[in-house]
Amino acid sequence: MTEAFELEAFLPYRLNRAAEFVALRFAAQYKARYQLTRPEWRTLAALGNSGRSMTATEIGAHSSMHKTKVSRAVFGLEQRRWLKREEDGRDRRFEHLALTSAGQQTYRELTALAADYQAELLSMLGAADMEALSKGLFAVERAIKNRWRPE
Amino acid sequence: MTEAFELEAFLPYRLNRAAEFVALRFAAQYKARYQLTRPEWRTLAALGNSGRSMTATEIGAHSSMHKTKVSRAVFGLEQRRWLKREEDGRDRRFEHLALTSAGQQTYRELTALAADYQAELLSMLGAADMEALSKGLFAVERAIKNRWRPE
DNA sequence: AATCAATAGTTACGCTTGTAACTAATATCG
DNA sequence: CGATATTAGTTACAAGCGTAACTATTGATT
Repeated sequence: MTEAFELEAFLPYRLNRAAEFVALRFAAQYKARYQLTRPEWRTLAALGNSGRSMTATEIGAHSSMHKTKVSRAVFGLEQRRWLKREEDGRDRRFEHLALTSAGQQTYRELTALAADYQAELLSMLGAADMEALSKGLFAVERAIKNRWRPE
Repeated sequence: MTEAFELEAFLPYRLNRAAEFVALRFAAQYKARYQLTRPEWRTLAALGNSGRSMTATEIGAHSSMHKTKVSRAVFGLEQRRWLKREEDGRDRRFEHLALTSAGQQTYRELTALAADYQAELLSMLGAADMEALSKGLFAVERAIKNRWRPE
């Protein structure tokens, strides 16, 4: 017996739609209030979260962004004086990127908003379903670790 | 006590990364083997799944795509002779879109690949985690129904 | 009937994106 | 040491995208 294909049950479609919806309201915040693009917000988050300086390649690996995205995001953050570059003395191909104090301040404000939003999502989905979603995502993340090949 | 913000635990980030990963291998198939874009594949799937003719607006609502995306996807599928248009006699603003037999054939081939891929994902994640993921996604879908406002 | 509003779908425009080519620096290996 | 390969990061280009403006048609209001 052949089941009819149901787009509504197809995991790539379901995951993509959920991701778009969940990203929407938070993206509105960092776009409207801080004029940040998504790659810029991710770069800020990666740097702020690590608490140290990172190279562009490290940022890309940590947040799974393509290097051209990282390059443009770094440029944007640098223009706003939220990030500064320092070249590596031993190997001048590397640039060590770090948040300025203004950048750290923005990071703290945005992570506070992010925490609020996470709480809002929790109450929107309910604790049990949020648990289930998180468990399922861990499984996907495990699969990514086993198979993911960047570019 | 203030928790440090963890990007790795932030739901929008986790969902987005999972969605990208899961979409990747299947997208490679319809792109390489059928030269389809993602909006084209989704349009094909919506029409094939419904088994009837639909208007562009219906396709957009069903697969949550913007009308310009649908318009371009319809044009692409029409060029490949996988879809034909028929104007509504009573209200000439409407176009009734339906797959040609060649389009239906492509749809059957692609849905067979999709079913294989879904099975592969199931074995990759394991039944229990797939269940959990699905449960969590249902919760998000419920939230979308309550809040989603297209454009 | 005439005007104005609403709807289906397309197109023009500017912005973002990824691919591939590029520069610059370092590593490797004969 | 010199040629080649590799790596970090940037840039040029073309394709994809959403917003907004547009055409065409129908509905609503007076």
